[in-house]
Formats: sequence, C-alpha cells, structure tokens
Amino acid sequence: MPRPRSFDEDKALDAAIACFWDRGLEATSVRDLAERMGIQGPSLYNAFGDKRTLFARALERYATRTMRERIARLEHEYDPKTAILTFVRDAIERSVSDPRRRGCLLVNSALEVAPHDAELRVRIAAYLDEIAAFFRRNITAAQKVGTVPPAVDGADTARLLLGVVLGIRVLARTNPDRALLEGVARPGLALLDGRRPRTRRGFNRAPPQERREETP
Amino acid sequence: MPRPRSFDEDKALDAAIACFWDRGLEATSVRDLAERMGIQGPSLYNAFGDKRTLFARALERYATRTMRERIARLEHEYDPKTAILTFVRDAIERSVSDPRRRGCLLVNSALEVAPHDAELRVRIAAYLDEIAAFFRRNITAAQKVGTVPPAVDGADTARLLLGVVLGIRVLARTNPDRALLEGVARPGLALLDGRRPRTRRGFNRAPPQERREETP
DNA sequence: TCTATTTTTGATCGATCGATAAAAATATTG
DNA sequence: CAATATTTTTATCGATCGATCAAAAATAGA
Repeated sequence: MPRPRSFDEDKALDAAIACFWDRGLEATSVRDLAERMGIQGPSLYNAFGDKRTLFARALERYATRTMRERIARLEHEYDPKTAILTFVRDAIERSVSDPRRRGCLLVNSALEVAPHDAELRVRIAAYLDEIAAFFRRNITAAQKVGTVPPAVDGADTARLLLGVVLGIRVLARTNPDRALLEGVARPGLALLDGRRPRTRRGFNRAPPQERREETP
Repeated sequence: MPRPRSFDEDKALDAAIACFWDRGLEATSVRDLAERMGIQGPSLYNAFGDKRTLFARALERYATRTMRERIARLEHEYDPKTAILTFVRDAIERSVSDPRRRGCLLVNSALEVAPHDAELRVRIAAYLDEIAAFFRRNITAAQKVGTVPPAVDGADTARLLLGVVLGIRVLARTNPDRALLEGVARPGLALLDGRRPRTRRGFNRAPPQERREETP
C-alpha cells in the first residue's frame, strides 16, 4: 500500500559518495547532498536518517565497491605476488590520474572523522585492516608458491605495505607526482623479492584496468 | 601613538595551533579560536586577517616548532643514521601516546585543505618535502660515515621513509597501536642496514625526549 | 473506489557560521 | 593636556547550517 521510492537508493548513495569524496563530511552540506542525489532534503532524511548515517552508508558502499571488489578481482586474476604489486601500482595510477586530488575516501575519512567519532573510527580501522589482511594473506600465499622468499617477515611486510599505500594516498592529495609516488613504493615492493633493494629497477606499469571516473 | 597589543601573538598562535590540530580548519570556528586565544573575534581579525590566514600562520609556526627544530636537534645530537631512526621512532611515540589522536597537523592539513587551496597546497607540499630532504640528506651522510651501505638507493629510500611516516600519521588518528606502527616502520628502517629484513629484531625505544603536551 | 501508508514537497525552524560597523579604551606624541 | 593612532569591546550583519513540520501527492490492497 505504501508509496514507492521515486529514486534509486544505490545511485543516490553513489552521488553521496561523490560529494563526501570531494569535500569530506563536514564541508559537504545536506543541501549539496540532496542536489547531487536528485532528491529533496526531507527525502534524504526519510531514506537515510541524518547526515552522519548517510556518510556511514556511503563509506560502507565505497569500501565494498572500491576496495573489496578490487581485492577480490586481483586475487582472482593474478598470482599472489602480482596481486600485491598491482594493488600498490593501482593506488599510484589512481593518484596521479585524478586532477581533483580526491585520494581515497577511506584514508580521507580516517583523518577527518575517525578521531572524533568512536563508532566510525572502529569501522574505518576495520577497513584499513582489510587492506593489511590482503597484503598479509597474499604474502603467505606467494611464499607458498615460491615467488616471495620464505625469509620475508609476512606480518611486518604487510604492515609496511599498508603504510606505503596510506602514505601514497596522503601525497595523492598534496603532491601526486609519479616519480615521488613510485619512489615511495619501489623499495617497499622490492622487499617482496628479498633482495637488498639497491639497484633502482624500472617501475613496471600496472596492466591497464578499467577505470571509471565518477564511480569509486 | 598606537595602542599596543594586549596579548602575546605567539601564545595566541599556539592556541590557534591547538584548535586546528584538534579539529582541523573547517570544524574550528572563529569563536572557538577567539576563546582559546583569549581575545575577541574582531581582535583576531585585526591581528591575523581572516581565519584562513590565521591557519596559514599557525601551520607555519607548527612546521618550524614541531618539524624544523626537531630535525635540527636530531642532526645536532645524533649521527645521521640515528637521526633518521629517532625521527621515525618519535613519530610512533607521539602517535601512541596521544589519547586525542591528533596525529600531525601537517598531515591532517595535507588531506583536509591541500586539495582545495592551491596556495596552501604548495606550502604543505613544501613542508613534506623538507621531511623527505631530511631523510635524503642523512642517508647520504650515513653512507659517507659507513653506517648505511653505499648500495642503498638514497633517493628512493628517503621517499619510502616519508611514505612510512605519513602512513604512521594516518594510523595515528585511526588505530594508534604500537605493534602496528612499529610493524610499519621496522622493514622500512631495516632497509638502512642493507640486510634482507627477515628476522624480526626488537624495536628499540627512542631515547626519552622531552615531551610537551599542548605545544607542538 | 476507498482507505491506509508512505514519500515528496514547500516552507521554515533555531543555531551557528565568518565577518564587520561603530564606539569605547589606551597608549604615544606634540 | 590635547591630538592622534591603534586596539578592544559590544552588538550584530546576512548567509548558511542540520534538521523538521504540515500538507499534498502517489500507490498498493480491500
């Protein structure tokens, strides 16, 4: 008997993601959101609660679409070591190819909202931990198939790679220069070879992967 | 003939730093600032221009007091390699010992204001570059005195260490867990030994250094 | 077609935002 | 003391903030 929704909830969430990705939580007004979502203010509140709840929903959707689905795709398409390399190179490609310097919404949120919102902080920490777990899991798998030496410390190297990706995403918003970002990544990725990373080898481009502009 | 200032400009700037460090640029109101600076709103505008200009002044003071003076102190007190190690360990100590999770104002600002403010972005990028230059300079110096193997790529390792510190500062606001932060740093610092970083050695605490609570 | 239920619309709430005008206060200089 | 220059104070500006209310509109089942 009820009147049905006149808008698509997922598309509205994607519009909200675009807003929050561009300007963060505080700097995005409910009016900005409503306009880009193609609805009126009260419809937003009716469908999503308040601004913070909408933000949490948008963040969750972003995590699934941008991080989890990509991780699943990498682990399906590539061997473990290549999956790690491609993930990091992808972060670089996304960073240098975005003239708006949006960086990563998860990292942006880690800095803007995590310290002042206990519930969101736990969720954001869990998102970042999924990235670390991806590294950890694939290092172990790569050691099993022999592409990463068994002497490499999996736990610490996974943490280092998380730090490298976070650092790249900070620079993505400040100084997204390819030479800089590849310089950050190269010694970290060289750890997976177990060599002493002395000679500076070429930084192989990631294989071309479909890129969308607006969707995370 | 003019009536003199009734407040100390540096102390007012320190109060402004405390505000911006806690909540960022957007979330800090002029009324918050005026109250913590011990002045009235119009006095703030009279002395510092507008909020953004005050922010730029606060950021510059923070950079000098928190980064440049520390770098100078480290390079004066320690040998080059120890200076690097202590800088990174310091970032960890500051991160795990701050229950308010303030992180680093430069990194926070890199994410909040850099993408939307060209002038501040250039300044923030320059601040971060000073950190990279510190790493670069001391790697070279350490290689000269033989504490870092000559085979280590100085340019890339400096960039990696910048990325590691930035990553640590992101986690400082989200999940400042000592084991995690030390895990991020350990393989990065091990690169300075030129060894294959396999065995997980103990993470030596930084020597106790005076800590101030409110002042950067 | 009528009724029940929900969504959408248009208007607006009090609070707070950054910033300022005008006047009072305080110092130095002549 | 009087003139001048600056700061501080008090009050407030218009704009925008997140959020809400009442009423109209729309759709399903009875």
